[in-house]
Amino acid sequence: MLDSTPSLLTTARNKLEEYLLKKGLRRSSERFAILEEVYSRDDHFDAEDLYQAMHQRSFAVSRATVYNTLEVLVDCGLVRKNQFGDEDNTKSRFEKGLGRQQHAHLICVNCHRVIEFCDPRLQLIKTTVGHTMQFQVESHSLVFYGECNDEMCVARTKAAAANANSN
Amino acid sequence: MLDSTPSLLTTARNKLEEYLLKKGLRRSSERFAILEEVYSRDDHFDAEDLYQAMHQRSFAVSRATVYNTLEVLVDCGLVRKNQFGDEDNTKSRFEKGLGRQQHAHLICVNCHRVIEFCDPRLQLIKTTVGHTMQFQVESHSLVFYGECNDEMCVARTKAAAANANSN
DNA sequence: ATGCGTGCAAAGCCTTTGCAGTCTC
DNA sequence: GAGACTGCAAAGGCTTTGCACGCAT
Repeated sequence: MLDSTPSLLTTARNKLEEYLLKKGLRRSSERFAILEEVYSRDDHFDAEDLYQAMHQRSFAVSRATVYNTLEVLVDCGLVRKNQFGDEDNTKSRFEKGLGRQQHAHLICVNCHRVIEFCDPRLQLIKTTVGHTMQFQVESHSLVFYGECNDEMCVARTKAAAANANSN
Repeated sequence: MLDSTPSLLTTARNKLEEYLLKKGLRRSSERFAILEEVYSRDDHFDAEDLYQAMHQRSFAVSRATVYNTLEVLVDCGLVRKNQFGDEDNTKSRFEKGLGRQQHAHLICVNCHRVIEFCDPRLQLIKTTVGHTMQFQVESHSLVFYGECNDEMCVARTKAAAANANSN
């Protein structure tokens, strides 16, 4: 692949630079290092995951900085913040915000696997509702909870159910 | 109105009774009192709201009992638990689960107002996705975030924005 | 040089848990 | 009477905050 198309990370870095400049915020090395880590991942990670990853990457930052930077990145659209109410009430999970179309999530209530999907009808609903309710819709969060068909997950769940029945 | 149609509360009480019996749980007065409070409200309340309301109702229960009972009520479908990721990460908000069709929420990012709406297309998406992804979808959570058009909210937001610009 | 950003640890908030006493079954 | 449920307070997990130091501007 030629370099004529800038990588996602490069685009993100430029966008962050622009945002910091516009807001009069400082371009600290921590902010760019964290951005890099975020854009090297393809999963839905929480703040602690990111904190640990930065330490393994031998760019140790404090948790405070992780939280602070994530807020900046969310604010400029480079990171998306999700509140999945499945396993853990309190924990937020993040994902990169560039280079992916709007999507929704499917979460297995047993193994907590997260699957992404897109459906154009969601956009239609958004438009209709905004219009009907006189509401400026800016973003959405659609999550379906259910049971996935992964072999190991199903097996484990069946075993657990059998256990529960014996009570 | 005649009593031939049992009230929502009565229906809920019966359902709870049935559930407790089936599960071999005890029919404590706290559980029924909390159910009554829940079904007297039409809003999206959190655990603390409920705790306070019970004390004003002079049926004082502990927070532990509030949380315990809410879990029971969620489990038997008499209460719905929402994780709105707007104002506060950690707080769950609850609403009664009977006598209302499946719906989604619209949340104002400024005043945190919660509006409910229904759209049949959501059901279609659910069906399609479940089929495509081989996933047994059990429940959903759809939230749109945006700005509502309430007069006071708009005024307050404009004032806040003006303040921010002067920085 | 100014003062924002970072790191550390402590505090905060919502929620869960442990233990003793109480009430349902 | 047995043990599940409640109340209280303490602990727990994630996140935010206060303060001192360091770095970008």
